[in-house]
Amino acid sequence: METDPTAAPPSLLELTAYLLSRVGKTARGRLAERLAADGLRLFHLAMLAALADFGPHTQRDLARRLGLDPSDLAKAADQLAAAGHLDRTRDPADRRRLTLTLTTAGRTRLAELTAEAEAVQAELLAPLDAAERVQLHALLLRLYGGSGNGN
Amino acid sequence: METDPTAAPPSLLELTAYLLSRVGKTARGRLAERLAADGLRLFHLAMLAALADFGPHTQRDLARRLGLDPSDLAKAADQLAAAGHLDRTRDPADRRRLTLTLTTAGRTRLAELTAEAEAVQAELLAPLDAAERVQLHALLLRLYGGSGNGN
DNA sequence: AATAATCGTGGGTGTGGACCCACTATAGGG
DNA sequence: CCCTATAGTGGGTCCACACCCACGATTATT
Repeated sequence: METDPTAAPPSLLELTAYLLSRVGKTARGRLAERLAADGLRLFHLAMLAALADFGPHTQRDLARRLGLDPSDLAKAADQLAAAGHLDRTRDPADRRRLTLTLTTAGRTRLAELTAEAEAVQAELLAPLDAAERVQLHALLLRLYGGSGNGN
Repeated sequence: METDPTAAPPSLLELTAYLLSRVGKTARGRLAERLAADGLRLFHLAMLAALADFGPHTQRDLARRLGLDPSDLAKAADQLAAAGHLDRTRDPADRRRLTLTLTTAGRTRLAELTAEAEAVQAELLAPLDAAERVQLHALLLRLYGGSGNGN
């Protein structure tokens, strides 16, 4: 095993930043892979979650909250609306605005997706026991809050 | 602050997998950004590190170790060789093979890049104290080893 | 020798992400 | 009213990343 030809350079593994980027990438990959089976992407999940947590948004507001381009969000909203996960209603007070509202179906779907995400997470965090998972989560939350949370 | 229109959905932040992907992404981004200033990418750093840690490799071996496509690695080796960071010598025993060897200049460069990476890391980990950083590093290392390390 | 396998390499492809511009419809200020 | 600003949207661009194929050079096999 000293001569494992696929071992990564130890000097890189000493860099926490490298590990973060590496582990984060596989996490992202596994999540995306799972969602792709349903024809969805990560931001679809994020949109549903945001609507569930904060209630209806105009497209612009939702784009701002999630740090997405309004144009891209519009396309994603298209798909979610087509799938019946959300309603798009023209705001009568300002007819330029479209208000996105989660449907009951969307709420159900969100629950399913969250369950799938948790399944993926269980695989990823398999090497850790319950206490360590809590620890990791807390540390990551601090890092998330510490920089660029608004994006 | 209850009504911060840019706050992320709490239900997502409860998912460690999501946090991992999010934090990992900014880590990757910051590292890449820093390296880009030198006209390099993450895998350039990985190549230099691997050569420093394990000594000379043929291109094929290095590609296997880093999980890169041989063709892509060849292109990257081009640039590193052009910059004088490594030597490409034809193996006299098997003239198909090119052996990549770190030059002294390459070793120096690697030290510089590592220092830059550590600077980035210091920013990223700013919210954590020394003990927490050690903790985080250990947890990530377990996760890294736990799945897909060979990639 | 002749044939098969291997290394490096050039030149692709496909995908995803982030971004951006022009345009319509609508609203609001003077 | 006219002019400016804003919401949404369609249609792009650009870049990174991963992958893959074909080919020349070389080596191994028989």
